[in-house]
Order: sequence, then C-alpha cells, then structure tokens
Amino acid sequence: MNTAKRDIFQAVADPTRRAILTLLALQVMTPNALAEHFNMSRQAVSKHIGVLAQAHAVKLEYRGREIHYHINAKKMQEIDQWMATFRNLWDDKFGQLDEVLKDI
Amino acid sequence: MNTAKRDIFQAVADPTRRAILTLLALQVMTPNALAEHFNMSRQAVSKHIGVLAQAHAVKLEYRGREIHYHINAKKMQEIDQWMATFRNLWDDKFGQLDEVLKDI
DNA sequence: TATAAACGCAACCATTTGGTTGCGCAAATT
DNA sequence: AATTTGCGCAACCAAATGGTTGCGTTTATA
Repeated sequence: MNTAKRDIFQAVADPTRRAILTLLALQVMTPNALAEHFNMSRQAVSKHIGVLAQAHAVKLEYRGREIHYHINAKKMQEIDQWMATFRNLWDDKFGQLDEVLKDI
Repeated sequence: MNTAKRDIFQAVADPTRRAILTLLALQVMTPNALAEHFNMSRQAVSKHIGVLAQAHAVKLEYRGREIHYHINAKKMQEIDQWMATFRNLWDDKFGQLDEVLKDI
C-alpha cells in the first residue's frame, strides 16, 4: 500500500488519468477492465491508477485477487472548491462582455 | 510569442501556478509583481507564467516594457465543465451516506 | 546620454514523469 | 496438482519538468 501524498491536481493533469476517472464515474472497474480502454500496456494503466490512489481520487475494494476501483467523489470536490475563486469571475466577465457587445 | 499548445489541467497541476492564478483572479499583475509573492527566482515565476500563457489560462496586455497578465476565466471554465461528470456523483453519494447514517 | 528596470531566451542540472518489458506472488480455474 | 489469471514491483529509457544563473533587448527614468 503506497502512502505517498499526491496532489489531486497533479493526479488529473494527465489525460489518461482523467479518462480513467471518467470511466470510474460511470461504474466500478478492475485494473484489467480499465486497461482494455487504452492503447498502452496494462502496466502503464496500472501506474496511472497508482497515481490516482496516491491522490485518494479512487478507493480500493479488494475481492480475492481482483481490485475494484471506485471514484472518490469527495476528493474530486477539492478541485471544485478551488474553482470557486474563478466561478464568479466568468459570470462577471461574461456579463461585462455582454455589456460591451450591447454598445456596438 | 509561444504558440505551443498546453493543457489547462497540466497548467494548474503545479501549486505555484495555482497560486499565480489565484492572485490574478484578484487583480491584473505584472511578472515582477507576481514574483514578489514567491520564494524562487523571478525567472522561475516567469517560466510558470509562460506555461499558463501556453494553456491560454492568462491573457497578456503589453504596456511599454511591462506586461499585464489577466486571468482568462473562460479557459478556467473548461475544468468546471469536466467536473460536471463528478458533480452529480458527490451529491448522490453524499445522499447515500445520509441514507445509511439515518438507518443507524 | 547614461543608467536602471522589465522580462524573456538559453543553457544547465537534478528530479519527475510516462511508457515498456520482465518477473513474481496470490487467487481462481481447470 | 497444474495451469491460468490478476496485478503490482522493479529496472530501464526518453522526455518533460522546475528550478538556477547569465545574458541581451527594449522601455523608462535620471
């Protein structure tokens, strides 16, 4: 079990890992099932899953020799919380744009 | 002017760049003004700004020898759009948790 | 005109990343 | 019991990253 801390933002920085998270948002999956969706070695996918696990973006459920990976929605929420800083900006800035366009 | 494409998720993967974006959400700033907030060389901060520019997370406004960096809220919205996949999950999963706790 | 300030380019370096292949162990299947 | 399956560990490699220092060009100031 790896206990190294990993940043959730670093975890989602890679497109492969984002795709993994998107798949897990739909259903619980095993490493081999996930690997079938990518054109890279099973080990490469396993490495990405490892990064997601370190960031606590996924939760593991061991069933014999199989591991079922679940999305950890709570962890994903940290991204949403950071985004709060900008949310009011695009609302406001789009409002400003509308204002400018109205004057043309 | 760099035109290399850069992923917005890769841009925010680094804590220094997230801090830069948070500062720019508050006010327009120049590279030197931004550099004052960090314990690293001015050039290191400039490099980070370069990554953000490549990802179109910031917009540049040249004023003589100074560059004023603005947040590009529209680009930040891409992160929010990807997050939509998970938003209903934590609402739903928290709801399930409430359901379980209610039975205790 | 001389000097200072703003700030990116380039080279360098250590570390990290993202992929591959080979291997080994435990669980499941035959 | 033998074989297969699931899947992580380790080593390797090329590329990318994140920091530093030195330098040069353009703009602003004295």
